[in-house]
Amino acid sequence: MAETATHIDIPCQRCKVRNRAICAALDDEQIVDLNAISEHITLERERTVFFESDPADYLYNIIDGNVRIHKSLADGRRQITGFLYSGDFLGLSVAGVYPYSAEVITTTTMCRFSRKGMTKIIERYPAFEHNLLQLASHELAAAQEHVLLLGRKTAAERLCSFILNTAEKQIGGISDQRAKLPMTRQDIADYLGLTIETVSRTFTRLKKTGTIRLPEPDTIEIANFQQLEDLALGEAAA
Amino acid sequence: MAETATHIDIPCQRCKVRNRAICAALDDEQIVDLNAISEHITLERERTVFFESDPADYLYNIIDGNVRIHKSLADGRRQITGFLYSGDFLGLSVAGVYPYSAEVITTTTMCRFSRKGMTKIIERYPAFEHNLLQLASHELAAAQEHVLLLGRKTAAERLCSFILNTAEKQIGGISDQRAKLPMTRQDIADYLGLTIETVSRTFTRLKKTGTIRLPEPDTIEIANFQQLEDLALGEAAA
DNA sequence: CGATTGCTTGACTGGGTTCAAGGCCAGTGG
DNA sequence: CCACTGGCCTTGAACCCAGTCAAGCAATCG
Repeated sequence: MAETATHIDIPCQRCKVRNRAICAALDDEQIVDLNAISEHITLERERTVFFESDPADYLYNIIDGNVRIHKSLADGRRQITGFLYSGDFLGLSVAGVYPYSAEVITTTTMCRFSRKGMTKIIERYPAFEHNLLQLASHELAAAQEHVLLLGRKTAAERLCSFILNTAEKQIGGISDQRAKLPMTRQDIADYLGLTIETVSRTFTRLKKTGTIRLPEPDTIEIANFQQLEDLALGEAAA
Repeated sequence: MAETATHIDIPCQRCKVRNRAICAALDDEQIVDLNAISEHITLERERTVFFESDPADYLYNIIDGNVRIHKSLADGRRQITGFLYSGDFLGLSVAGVYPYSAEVITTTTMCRFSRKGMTKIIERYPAFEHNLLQLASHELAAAQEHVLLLGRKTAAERLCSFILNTAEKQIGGISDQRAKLPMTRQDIADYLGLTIETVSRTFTRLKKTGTIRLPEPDTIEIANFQQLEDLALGEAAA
């Protein structure tokens, strides 16, 4: 077999998130170019990927692990705007800087692209930018859903929405009625605009009403999917 | 003078938002193509532009007027996710449908492009998609700022942030220390995740502390910019 | 095995909501 | 010209959901 470019070992081609990440926009030949500007990095738990208002020199794809992104007020109040899982993309910027901080929750391996290199890739393969737009639109819709949650849902509705979203994002989807919570109660509280105590109490109430089970603090089992969904959508019987 | 394409009357070329809207991505020659797929529409106050989950057949640019976008829960609770002003863009979709509803607040004239036509423009001028991505990133950052506001700010901080943002978006910017409020108190409440009564009471309190003036219910004057900004950023003296 | 960290639970508080009037103003019609 | 109406905003009083303050518990770690 001739030793053409596509037969040389290209790490990207056997990447475990190859088909779920933005790289899916490129075929095996095109991805050689992407491979050339990418590198893997691994960060330990609680390490910062970047800070809000840092120059946005890199884009990231999460290969394995979990990342949280947040914004803060001067006095320390924190609002987590998202939790990212393997396959997720990170690093959209505005005016050349990141609009939020990012930290890894568990030890996380990411694929990192330089923005400069990315610009060249985009010039060559417009499909890549098209994918980025799709992705940004999707994130925008998710952020607006988050706005609805924070602006108009009760504590129980917020937590149920969170459980559903988290389960959907896990490998295997929502089908196995089970979700791991890689983040702490404080993280959940800061995502849902609540306090740690309210999160804990609401978990307890959902257990008592038979909506969920919590075999361990970081493992949720959905006991009554219909009830959970009705609550999440604000359609529970008054 | 020869009658080349650029000298024929192209409405887009004399559009008042020509340089502030996404059309700015195209030069005078390229915009001829955009002109071919665009049309103006005018809607009276309180009319719906589109509903959440409608097929996203059109993209819009606001020429003159004001639009609000929102999401709702089954029982009628409403969360406004944004107010749009002239020059603003509207219509990013996910999976072919709009992720929110849009209504005009005041009589509004918009420029409308068909999505199909847009796809062709993008193929010809990749700069257009690049601009859409910039725009989506910008909206995403704004949505995350909104998430911070709803999740972690007090009523007074929310209202101050809103006043600042609104003033900045008005023609002339924040410099004249004055802003028109085209929306009702109910709209403001549904944007800030509060009730109409809390909005009203908070306006009164801000008046009493000399932060703002309200010569008319729909006209705000910034009396103490520093105080307003400190409050908006959550940096006010405890 | 004490110390630390993370989670839960209880008692009390308070900011914002709910419920209820009342005021203001533009539009309408007698 | 003024009474009436309805929409919108403001104000007051009572209430309640989530926050605050304070223990206590369970698992992990040095």
